[in-house]
Amino acid sequence: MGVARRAAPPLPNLAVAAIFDEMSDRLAIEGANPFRIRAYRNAARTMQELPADVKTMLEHGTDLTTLPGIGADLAGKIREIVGTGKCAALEALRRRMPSAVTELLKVPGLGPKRVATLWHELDVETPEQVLRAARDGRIRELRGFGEAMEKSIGSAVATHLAKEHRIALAAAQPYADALAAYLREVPGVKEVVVAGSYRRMRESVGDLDILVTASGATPVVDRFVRYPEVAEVLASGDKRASVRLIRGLQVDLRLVPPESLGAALVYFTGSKAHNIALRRYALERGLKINEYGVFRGAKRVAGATEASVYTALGLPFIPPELREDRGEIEAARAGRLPRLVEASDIRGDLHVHTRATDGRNTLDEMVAAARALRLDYVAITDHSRRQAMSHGLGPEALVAQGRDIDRASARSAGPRVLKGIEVDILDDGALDLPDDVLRGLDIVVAAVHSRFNLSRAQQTLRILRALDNPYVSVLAHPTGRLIASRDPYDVDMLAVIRKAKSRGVFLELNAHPERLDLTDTHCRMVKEEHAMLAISSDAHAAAEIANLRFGVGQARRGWIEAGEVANTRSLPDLIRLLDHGRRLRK
DNA sequence: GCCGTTTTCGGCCCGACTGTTTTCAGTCG
Repeated sequence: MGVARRAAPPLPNLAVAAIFDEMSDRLAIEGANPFRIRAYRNAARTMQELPADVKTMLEHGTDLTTLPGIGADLAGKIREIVGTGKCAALEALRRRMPSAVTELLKVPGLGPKRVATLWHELDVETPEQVLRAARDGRIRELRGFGEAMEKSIGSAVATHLAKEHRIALAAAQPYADALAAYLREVPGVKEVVVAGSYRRMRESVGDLDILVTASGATPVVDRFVRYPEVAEVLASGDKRASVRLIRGLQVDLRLVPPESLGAALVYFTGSKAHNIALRRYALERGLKINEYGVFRGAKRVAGATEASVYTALGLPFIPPELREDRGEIEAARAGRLPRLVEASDIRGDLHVHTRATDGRNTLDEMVAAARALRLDYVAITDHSRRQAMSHGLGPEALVAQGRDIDRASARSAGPRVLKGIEVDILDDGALDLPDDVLRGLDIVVAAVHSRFNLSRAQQTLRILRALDNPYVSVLAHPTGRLIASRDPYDVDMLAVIRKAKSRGVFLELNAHPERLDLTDTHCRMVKEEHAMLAISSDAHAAAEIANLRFGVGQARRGWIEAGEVANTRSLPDLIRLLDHGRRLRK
C-alpha cells in the first residue's frame, strides 16, 4: 500500500502482509467479491501490526485463526508463505494480470474498475503508458470516461510519477499551522481543526484534512482555493474542496455545520478502521453514525462534540492517537483506556548533543534551550570515540566535558545538567569505552551505529550483550531506522524489551522526526512487558529539543502513560530509578 | 474470506463529489 515505511514488525510478517495486499489489489481489479477483497486487506493489516514473529508463532504451534481476520484459509496461506516464501494463489493471480497494473491503484482517481478498463480496452499497464494514452486522446473514447477525466487522469499520473507520497508529520506541521491561521481570519469562520492522521499524530501524513465551522454564509471554500500556497485545485464544491499546495501536500477542506462538528471530527480524524469498528459497535446498539451525527432511527441523538458522539454509544472519549482499531473500543467499554502521557509531563531530556561532537550548539546553548522549555534536567550525551566522523569523545575529552558541565551547573539556575555519553555498541556487543569511564557518569546511553545488516540472531545477541553491561542505563533508537532513508535492522525486539526490563534499562523513544524509534507498536510492547520508556530528543541543535513533542505523540499512539516514561519523573525520582537499575545490573 | 451469548448462512460502513450520464458508476475518505 502507499504508506511510507513505518513500524518494523518481524520481516516474515511483512512478507505475508505484502502478499495479502497485492492479492487484495489484484482481486479488486478482477472484480472479485468486495468482502473477499477486504478480507485480504484486513489480514494484511493484522500481519503488519502483529508484534510477534509469525514464523516463531508457527514453530510454537500457535493457532493463527485466533488472530483477527484470519480464518482457516488465510492461516493456511500464511503457513505456505512462511514455509516457501511464495503463495500459489498469488502466482495464479499474477499469471492472469501483468505485474505493473497494481501500481496504477496508487494514482488518485484510479481505482480497480478504471484500472481494469484501461488495461482491457487500451492494453496499458504502467503509469507511463497511461500518461501516453491520455496525451494521445485514447482514454476519452472509453465508455464511462470522457475528455475531462482523461485530462485529470493524465495530470494525476504525472504527479504520481514525480512525487513522494507521504511526508513526515513534523514537516507537515508548519503548513498545517499556517493554513489554519489563514482560515481563521476568513469572515464567519468559527472553528478550524486539522483532523486526519495529522491529529492522530501518525509519524507521516499523506494529506491534511481540515474541518471548518462557520456562522451563516462564509466565503471560506473560495478563500481556501485561493490560498497563495495553492498550486492546483483538485475539486471544489459548496461544502468541500481539495487542493495541492506548491510543495506537493494535498489538503482537503470541509465546511460542516456547528451542530455536526463532533461527528465530523470523529469521521475525518479516523482512522478508517476505527470508524468502521465504531459504526459496527453502534449498529449493535441500534444506532447509526455518519459524519452528521449519531442517529436512532430518524432521530439525531448526538453530534455537536466528539464527547457527545462517544457518550451516545455509552463510551468515554477516546483520544485521537488511540483511534486505530487496536482494541481502544473494547478498552473504552471496559473503562480501561490509558491516561495517556502528555507533553507537559516531560520533565527532562536524556539524550542531547553539543559541539563537542556533532551537535551544532554549545553546552551552554543546549542548556539554555532546555531551560526555555522549562525542563528540570538535561543529560549531555555526546558520541564516544568510535564515531570518528563526529569527533567522538575518548576518556580525557569526557573528563574535560565533565568539568564544563560542573561550571555550567554552578552558574545557571536552570535545569540540572547530567553527565552522560552516547556510547557505541561494538560489533560483538562490547562498549566503546571502558567500564571505569562509564562508572563515573550519571547516565549511559548505548547505541548501535554500525553493522546494520547482521542477521537477526547476531544483532539481537549483540544488543542483549550490551544490556548486560552494568553501567548502561538507556538503549538509544532501538531499531536504527531512518524513516525516509534506512530500514530498521532485523532484531528480536521482544527479547530486547524483556532484557531491558530485567536489567532496569530504559528503552529510548527517540523523538527525532526522522527516527521516531521506537514505533507505536513497539511502545505497546514496552507497555505490555512493563518495561520503562525514555522519550528523548537526540537534539543536535538547540531548537531540536522541542521535538520531544513528536516523541510524546508516538508514545500516546502506543498507549503509554506518564508512569511508563522515566523522564516524567522529578530529578530525585529519576536518580532513584537510575540507581535501582544499577543495582539490578550488579 | 471472515464471522457468530439470536446465526455455520447471509451478512459484511456510509455519504459527498465528479464526470459521465438521462438515472448512475467510480472513487475517496
